[in-house]
Amino acid sequence: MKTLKYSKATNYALHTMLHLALSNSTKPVGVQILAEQQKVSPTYLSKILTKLVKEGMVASASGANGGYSLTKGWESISFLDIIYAIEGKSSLFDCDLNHGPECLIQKVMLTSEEKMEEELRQQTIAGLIAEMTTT
Amino acid sequence: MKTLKYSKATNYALHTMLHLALSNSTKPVGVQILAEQQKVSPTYLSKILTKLVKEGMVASASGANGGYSLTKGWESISFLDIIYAIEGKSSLFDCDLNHGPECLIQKVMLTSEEKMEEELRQQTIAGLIAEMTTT
DNA sequence: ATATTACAGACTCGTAAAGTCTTTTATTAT
DNA sequence: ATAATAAAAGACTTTACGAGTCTGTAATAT
Repeated sequence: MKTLKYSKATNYALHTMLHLALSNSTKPVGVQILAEQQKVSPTYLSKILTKLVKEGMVASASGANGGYSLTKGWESISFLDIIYAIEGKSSLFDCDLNHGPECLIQKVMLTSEEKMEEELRQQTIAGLIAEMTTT
Repeated sequence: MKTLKYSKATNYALHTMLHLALSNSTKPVGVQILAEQQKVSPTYLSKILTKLVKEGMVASASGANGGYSLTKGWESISFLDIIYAIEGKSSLFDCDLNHGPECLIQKVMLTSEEKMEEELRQQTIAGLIAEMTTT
């Protein structure tokens, strides 16, 4: 089963965000460094990073001494934000069979999904770092 | 994005279980009837049903007047049980990059997933029917 | 014996993730 | 200016798996 699984890209994105947050972002970090840590090709990772840039949570700088850095307000970026940026915002479950106006099964599936999202909305990269440093 | 989505099979399974529960199961229901309702081929649906049989939540009877019916104790079958039967029990997220013994990202993802499962464990087909009849 | 119905397995098809390669664009250093 | 650096864009390949078909076999009632 490959469905009902986060893509690898999401994993890369989460780790990249954590890495950027940890490297106290006075200077941007090049994709080579980020890619090396996660053992993934720079070109592939750059495509993922571009998505994060377009969502406004990462800033990019071309040219020498360029690279990626977190944008202002990054402390409030949640896991859900990052996941949405990569996986999209669509629901895990759609009842295609259209039988009646409201499918009760759909409804149950949706509320369960919202429980997970609620948790992911509360978890932030910043919170993760706080947890790392206090222990 | 096709990942991070329930398979269609899960949708079929859930609706089939509901249908079986509604047809007060004195006699088993043939796969043709079940398939017709959901506009899916009988042969394909039978493969899904076989999985449910193997998990012990559905009984099957070959031959004339055969078909499928719910097993005893079906009232306690949860959404999660059905989902597990089709999608498998593996986690939505695995941090493949092995950096240190415990990945904090993995931990967050897992607990969020458990929130969803907790809800799906409480929701039953029987509960759904109760909701339908009381309104 | 025959009709009916579930089970099993091999098979096709389409699509999307995962990743590569090449080119272009933007920025800095010299 | 120009060369070097680094991100962005896009076409392309590969691979895997969901989704579904087809064929045949096993079991059971009439």
